[in-house]
Amino acid sequence: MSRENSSTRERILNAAWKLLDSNPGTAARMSDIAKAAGVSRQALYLHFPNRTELFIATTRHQDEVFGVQNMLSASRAATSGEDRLAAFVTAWGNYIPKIFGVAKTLMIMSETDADAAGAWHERMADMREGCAAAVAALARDGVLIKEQKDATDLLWTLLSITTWEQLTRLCDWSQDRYINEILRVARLALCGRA
Amino acid sequence: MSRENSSTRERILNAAWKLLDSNPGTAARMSDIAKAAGVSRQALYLHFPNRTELFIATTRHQDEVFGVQNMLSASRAATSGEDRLAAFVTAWGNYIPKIFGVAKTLMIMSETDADAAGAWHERMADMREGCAAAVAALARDGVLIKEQKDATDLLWTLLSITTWEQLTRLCDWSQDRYINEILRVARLALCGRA
DNA sequence: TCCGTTTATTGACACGGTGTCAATTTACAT
DNA sequence: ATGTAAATTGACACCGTGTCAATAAACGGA
Repeated sequence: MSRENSSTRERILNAAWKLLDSNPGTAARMSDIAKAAGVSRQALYLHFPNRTELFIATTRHQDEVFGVQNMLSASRAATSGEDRLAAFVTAWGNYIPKIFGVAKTLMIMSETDADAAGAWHERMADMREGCAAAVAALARDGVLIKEQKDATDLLWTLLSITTWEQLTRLCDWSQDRYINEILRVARLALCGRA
Repeated sequence: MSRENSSTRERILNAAWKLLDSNPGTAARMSDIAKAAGVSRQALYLHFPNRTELFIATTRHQDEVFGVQNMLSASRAATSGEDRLAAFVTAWGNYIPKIFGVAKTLMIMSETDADAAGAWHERMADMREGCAAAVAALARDGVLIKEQKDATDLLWTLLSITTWEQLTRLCDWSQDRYINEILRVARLALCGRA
């Protein structure tokens, strides 16, 4: 983790971010990113060992810029289980569109690239923690009607990035409708009532 | 199932099928498929214009072998809306594992390949028809608590291949648990009751 | 049986994209 | 002004797709 204040590195990360965002899934070529960053293709290899690591670094960069930690702590503040569920669904659901382009790229690459898979699964595991915490809070309140493991699996799947993509991109749901509906279904599935 | 006198074309399709099944998403190389089919790499291009079309042909081949039509007609036979929903979820849910390897490959390719995208979206649109029909049947019975469009979107998403993958592959759900749980959530989400 | 046609093989090649390398130039700190 | 780090340039190896031409094998019909 180099602490160098190289602006080139950031320009590369921002260029990659922009390109992946504008064309999710279709991994940009190194030469495209270089051009967008106003830098030579070889300069990319001065800062990142390979394309995969560049994209992984881009997601980390996003997390820093957006401050995922703050986002998570917000949902931790909720007292009741139901509030916590709502806070988590809202926070994560609204985070997805911000990271979608890069995340989807990583997701697709993770099918063929072990390093990408590692980074992607780590990210998904982190998100699962949030699901598990919300589920545990519901259980503490005595409103959970499923085993915690199953409930977590379900919530985790409901909140997956591809679910978000399907509903908002393919079905044209607004972000608000997505959040409300996922929350409604989650409450029904986990607590048996809305 | 396989005729020993199978034509070269079919041997290629079966080789592709097998390879994509054993390694979903990681699109096999043309040379791998050729080797598996016991044929030269160039022979593939005698039967299919390119890799994408070979994979598309492989999904069509699967649909023929499995007889998707029969599967769909089974759920059409149900009288009540709730029965129809159950029949459709069961039929499609049990079809997914049969086609998963090839389907996922096509899904991933469709991010970067327009032809693959066309075939994939067509397939998903077909499946959506089944969802829409089940939803319409529920509406006729007066048990649907959502707009038909929204209900269809939701059911379609619940039944997506990636949802199946997440629950059965990443969460280790059995096929039975998957079917039961998706059906339970679908009933809750669409009818408000299990 | 021979012949013509279709089908398959062989080996070569162009192309695009990643990753590596060496030589060189630019920028900058003191 | 000079030494070092950062960036550029141009070349190259490698891999996988798709194309091509020449050749070989399979097969059906008179």
